[in-house]
Amino acid sequence: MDEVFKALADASRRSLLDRLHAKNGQTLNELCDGLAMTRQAVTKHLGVLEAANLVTTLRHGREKLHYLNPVPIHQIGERWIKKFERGKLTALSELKRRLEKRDE
Amino acid sequence: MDEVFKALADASRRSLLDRLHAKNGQTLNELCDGLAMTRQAVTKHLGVLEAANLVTTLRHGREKLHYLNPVPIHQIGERWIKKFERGKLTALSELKRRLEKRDE
DNA sequence: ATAATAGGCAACCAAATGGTTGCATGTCAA
DNA sequence: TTGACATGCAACCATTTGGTTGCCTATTAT
Repeated sequence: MDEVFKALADASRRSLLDRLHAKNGQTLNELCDGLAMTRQAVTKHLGVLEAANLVTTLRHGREKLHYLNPVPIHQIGERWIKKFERGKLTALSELKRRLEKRDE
Repeated sequence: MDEVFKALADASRRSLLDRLHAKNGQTLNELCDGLAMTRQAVTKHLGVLEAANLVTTLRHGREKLHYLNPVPIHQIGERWIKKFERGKLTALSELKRRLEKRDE
């Protein structure tokens, strides 16, 4: 799970995921299009995403097609985010109570 | 939102959030307890978490109490994770279709 | 008053990160 | 078969990151 969090930490990589979300199965060059980065930089980012299992690839001749794998993101939501969502309101109200208590 | 993702990218910081989740309102020294890090390193991590608005602090005399703020995490779930969860099954089945198509 | 406690600040360091350029390889089309 | 195209690989570079040590300040307790 650490790899997934680290992969998501970079804005360029998140935007690559966004692009794949909009259109799945793009080639490397397709994904480079319009980005202010060299192809090699994009390759590295896709490598990180692949290592985190957020992207799966499929060779088709000389092309490499990239597919979004949303499962790890889903798992982060399930295993991690939900845990912190639970306390959302209680934590804030507790803080509010303490802040008010300060003036006693 | 970028700051939140980056803050969550580090395992030590996530574990600090876990600790605050377990017991809210801890002091710096309390949070250092049992960690293989100097107090100053923990201070830095807490600084990153504070900058990302994931932790709110409250001075109480010479102590600094740290409170978890789950709102940014909730927002990531709402604004980002849910978007990718939607395509979870369809994306995989599409990939499966393509993989099978390969052998035609 | 003074010692102990809680935390803040700054300089420094090694390693990781995000990017580059240059060149090599594999595949398709004319 | 040969040139163009899609990608891979490696060396290199600057900046960021995660950590350290050393010292300073503020508050509390004796």
